[in-house]
This record gives sequence, C-alpha cells and structure tokens, in this order.
Amino acid sequence: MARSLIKDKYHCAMEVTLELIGGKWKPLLLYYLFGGTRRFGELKRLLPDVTQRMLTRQLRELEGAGLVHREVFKEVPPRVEYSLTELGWSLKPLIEGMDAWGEVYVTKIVSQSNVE
Amino acid sequence: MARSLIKDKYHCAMEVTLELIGGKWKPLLLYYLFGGTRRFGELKRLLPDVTQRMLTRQLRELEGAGLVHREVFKEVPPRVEYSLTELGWSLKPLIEGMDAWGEVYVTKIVSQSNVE
DNA sequence: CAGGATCCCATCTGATACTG
DNA sequence: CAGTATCAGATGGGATCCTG
Repeated sequence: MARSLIKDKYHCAMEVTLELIGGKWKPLLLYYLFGGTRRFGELKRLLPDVTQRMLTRQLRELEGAGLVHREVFKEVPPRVEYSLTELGWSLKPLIEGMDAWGEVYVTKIVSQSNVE
Repeated sequence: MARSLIKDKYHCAMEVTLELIGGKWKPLLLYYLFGGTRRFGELKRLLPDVTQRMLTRQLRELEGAGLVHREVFKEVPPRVEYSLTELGWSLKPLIEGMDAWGEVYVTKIVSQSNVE
C-alpha cells in the first residue's frame, strides 16, 4: 500500500488504527490472542457466536494487516495456529486502555440510568 | 441502557469503546474537538469530505453517547456549538495513543512495501 | 479440522433537494 | 447557518451447504 493511497483514504493516523481493529470480532480475537497462540477451533469455541465464515475472514484480515501470524501444519486432520506478530503485540497497551475506558464508561452510564 | 443489555451485546468492555468512537467520522470529530469548541459550519469546513447529513448524525451519536455537548444559541442566523464533555475529554489519551500507533504502523508498512 | 462458495439481509454511508 | 427528508448505493455480517 503506497503512502499516496493512505493519504487519500485517511486524514489522520488514528483512522488507520481503528480500521485495522474495528471489525466486529477483531477486538475479541486480539484479546484472546494476547493469551497466547490459539488454534482455529479453539477460537471458535472461545467465540461461540461467530460463524466460521466470519472467524476466517476476520483472522485473514488481521493477518493481511500484519498483526496476526497464521501457521498451517501439514497434518491430517489439519491444524492451523494463530498467534500475534510483533506488530500485533504492540497493540496490547492500546487495547487494554480501550478495555479499561469502556469499563469505566459502562459503570458510569449504568449508574446514571439507574437501571438494574 | 441497562447492564443486562450491555452484557448481552458485548463480551468485552473494549467493544463498547470501539462502538462509541468507531463511526466513519467520529475519530476525526473528536480530534478536532480536542482543539476546542467548534461550530457546525466550522467542523464542516475542517472535514470537507463529510456530507451535512453524516456530520449531523455522527455528532448526534457522540452527543447521545455523552461524549459531546451540543449547545444551541437562539439567534438569527442560528448558531450551534459543539464541545467535549468530561467523558469526551477522558478519551484524549486513548485517541492520541491510537494516532501514535497508526503513525508508526503506516511508516512500517510503507517502508516495507517500498512504494513511492 | 479448518476452511471455501453462495445467497441474502441489515445497516451504514452518500447524493441531492429542501427549510426554519 | 444548521439542519431535515428522501432515495439509492456500498459494505458488513449472517445462514447454509459443501470439501480436501
């Protein structure tokens, strides 16, 4: 991807970050991958609501972004392991920051609306 | 919004954060609002590519989330000013972190692909 | 086991025109 | 100036079935 393309599409670098981690399941995938290498089926069990199609797609997009490493073992039955790249790991503080902020936000909103 | 709803919809607090700031123009709006109070038309000039409709909608969503304060002055011609709430300001470190990370990311990717 | 291929729908976003 | 209304297109996500 050339810089010119990036400059055309984004006005600000933070938009890049949001686009990379903004998919519906990506934050959760990163979250679990911070826990270490995971197999495809393992992620599928960890995220019971995601369909196989979406799981594959989001993982491939993370791979394409250079955040996730995908390793295929030529075995029968097949085994595929996903892990974070160095770039992926570098997101950890940011992701944790978002998690912490969201936690505070939810607490405040719930206490305000005073519901259940 | 009740906690039960939040728990049903999200598996992780960071998803809340991403949903609040994940609109197409929201990060940019927050970015400019960190610079201080802005009028509607001012934001429109700062974001030349956004349509009036989208600008209004994204600002209203930020307002609905409690991140932005909207003040209407009963004048002719009308004047509406947007500013961050305390909650909105609390996002500043996070947003700046995303911006910094995106900057590094773009630099790395561009240097890798070695284009233009 | 870890997917690929199709089809379908909902939501988001954009273009354009109009208004208090 | 700061919107609203309407229509249309793009994109993201989901359901289901099939396979090396």
